[in-house]
Amino acid sequence: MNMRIPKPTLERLPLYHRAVESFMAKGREAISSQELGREIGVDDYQVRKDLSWLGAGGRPGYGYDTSYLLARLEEVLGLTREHTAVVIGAGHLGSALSQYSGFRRYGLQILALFDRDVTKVGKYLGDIPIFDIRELGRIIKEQQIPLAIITVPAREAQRVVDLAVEAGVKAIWNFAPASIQVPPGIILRNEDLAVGLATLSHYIVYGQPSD
Amino acid sequence: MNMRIPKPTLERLPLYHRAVESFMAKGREAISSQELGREIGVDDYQVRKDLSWLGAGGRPGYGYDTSYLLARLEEVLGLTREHTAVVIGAGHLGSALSQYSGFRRYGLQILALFDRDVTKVGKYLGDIPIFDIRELGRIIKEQQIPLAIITVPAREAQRVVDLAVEAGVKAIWNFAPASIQVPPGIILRNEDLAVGLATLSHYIVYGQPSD
DNA sequence: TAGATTGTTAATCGATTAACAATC
DNA sequence: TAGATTGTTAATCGATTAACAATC
Repeated sequence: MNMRIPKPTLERLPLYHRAVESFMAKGREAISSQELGREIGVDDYQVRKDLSWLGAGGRPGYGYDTSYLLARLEEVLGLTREHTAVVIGAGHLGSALSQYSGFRRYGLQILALFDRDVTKVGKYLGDIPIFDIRELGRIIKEQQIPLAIITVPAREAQRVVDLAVEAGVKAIWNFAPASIQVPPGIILRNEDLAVGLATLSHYIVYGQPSD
Repeated sequence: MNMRIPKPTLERLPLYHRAVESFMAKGREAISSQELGREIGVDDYQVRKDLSWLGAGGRPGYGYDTSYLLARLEEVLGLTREHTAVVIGAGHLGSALSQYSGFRRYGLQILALFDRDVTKVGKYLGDIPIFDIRELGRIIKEQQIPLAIITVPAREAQRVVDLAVEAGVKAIWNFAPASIQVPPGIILRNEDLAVGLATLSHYIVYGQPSD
């Protein structure tokens, strides 16, 4: 229980979180591994194995207490804390992500957008101000922002990542279709639409594994 | 070489594809597993193992012929064919994805947007028409569209997925933060921002594996 | 209590890593 | 040829699946 949570498990935790939220909303006080598994599409032993990493406090013959389980999930996922972020690149995708209400629900606050297009600079998107990309370093440093979301074109991605890292962000969430390098210790997550599209395309053409 | 390509390998293929494209653009005729690996951040033996699934035609002492490798990657990824798709949900994210130029580069053509908001219906986003969600079944059937991209709110996701599946799509690319069920044989890929955000949040709070 | 369901241990599966003989 | 680099086999690692004793 005190070892590092395996990555595949960690990526399922948000799904459990959502499922538990919805069971709670229905007034359920307890939930079994089987029900939870059915909801997110994994087997019951997978659920128990995953939740055992959290010390989720399941009781034999009863299941998991929904409110305790939810609290554990939120703690482990870091959702009990507020995080701030900036979005670099105020194009279609950057704008859409900045407005995405789901982020607020997970405690993420987008403080600023950056773009190099001077016609955008100075404006607001909702209540998020758009700054010149040259202000990036200063603002990240001043506000000690830990996360930069990258939505610039591929050819500019590495450059703005370097600026963000240099200014002290801890993590990069990259939506640009580009392979990015970061120094050791910096967290990098690629959300690469090309990967999704290409794998779907492969399955559409050749059929999927279980066929 | 004739077995099913492992999923982790398949998800790296688009990255190889991009890297090979960029080496070709620089005029390189051959590329070694080591160079390719450095570019996308994996080891050389991983690259050779992955490419061995394709019959990539590497030559000892020389490397891989860039144009042949690119052709093999495009074939396996299904990028040599055009695919059509619809986007269901014309909100911020749906609009951004519809406009995303990267899709065209991968042979994906978005034929229509759907929304239930009648003030949007009948308008165009770029050259993509917005239809009433009630037209969904008819249009998917008539044009035999294989892919539906889901960008509606979570609570409506399952319903529109069911409509799309019923109309005959082969694959669902789900951007809604919801656990979706599809019948066997239908390809489902979840592009769940909550998963990305929650795992980043965990790493920001607790540090990442290699720390 | 009896039935239900957990947490954990063991077995299996599959991917990554390493090593090297084959060969351009 | 000699050096470089592949494809493949074997070893390792880690996650999933299965089974069950423990226990609420």
